[in-house]
Amino acid sequence: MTYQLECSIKDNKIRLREMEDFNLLQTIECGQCFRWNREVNGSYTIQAFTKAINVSQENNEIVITNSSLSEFEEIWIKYFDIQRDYGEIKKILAENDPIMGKAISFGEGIRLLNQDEWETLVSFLISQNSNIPRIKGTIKSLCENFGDSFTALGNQMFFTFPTPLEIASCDDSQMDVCKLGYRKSYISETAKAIANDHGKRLYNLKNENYEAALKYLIELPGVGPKVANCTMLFSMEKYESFPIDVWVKRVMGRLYGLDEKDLKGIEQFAAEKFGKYGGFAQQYLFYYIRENKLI
DNA sequence: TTCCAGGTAGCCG
DNA sequence: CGGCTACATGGA
Repeated sequence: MTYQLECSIKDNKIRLREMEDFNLLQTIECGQCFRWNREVNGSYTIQAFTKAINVSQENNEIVITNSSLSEFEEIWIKYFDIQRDYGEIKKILAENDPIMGKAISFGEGIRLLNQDEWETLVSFLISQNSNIPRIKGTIKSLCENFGDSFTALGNQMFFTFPTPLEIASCDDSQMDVCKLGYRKSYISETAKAIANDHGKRLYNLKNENYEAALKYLIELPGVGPKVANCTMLFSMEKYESFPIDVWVKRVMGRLYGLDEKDLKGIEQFAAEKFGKYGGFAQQYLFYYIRENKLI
């Protein structure tokens, strides 16, 4: 897991050579994040926190455009989970598990991103009973209507993800343009709850244990076990999270022979089999079955 | 047209 | 508890 870092100040680029276990396409398109654009040259323009960057990959070399060295160290190392040894995780998961072995070799370059807690929570609130292309559109609309604009990467205009206060302080009818459907009240009510203590508790969940974080999250309106586990996995480093959605039910039924309707059974099986690596396992399996449409 | 999509809340037995 | 079902909306 060694890599070489090279920073070019004059064109504001960061270059990482000899990156292992990193595939940009898989990491961005595996369904954990939604504010990205695939450019015609194959690079990705990605928005996270209040920044916009462009990232490209050629073999084991990653180039990040529009990042200083300090910003890379403060934000992007953590965001892309660059310092974690995925080779070790994959080895442990694939041991004595040929099914997982297949899933891992299909998505061998997936990394779990460390995203903003609030954005992740709202994104997965929106995700319920929807699909990835539509989730992306809804989130984009939310940003354009309630976020703040800025320019980056030449003269391109971007919008930040609206803060809890920005959503809490608009009235419900204003949000109709975003076509949130029945999720609208979930978003506005949750925004009010979070804004009420200025996000203090939400942004502290990272430091609390899994059970405490889960308990707090599922008490928010519209947040159940699936949304809570996605939020914890993609923004709070709770890697024992094992979000169970329709695709994971399918994979556990088709590939592991479990009863798809028995949520508790799947949960228990995953906890015993994958333990503290549950989140990694889930993401390999999710990507594997969704991309191969093994229905 | 009908069905489904990274679910959850409310209700009923 | 466990098992339904409504919920907005758009795309196949």
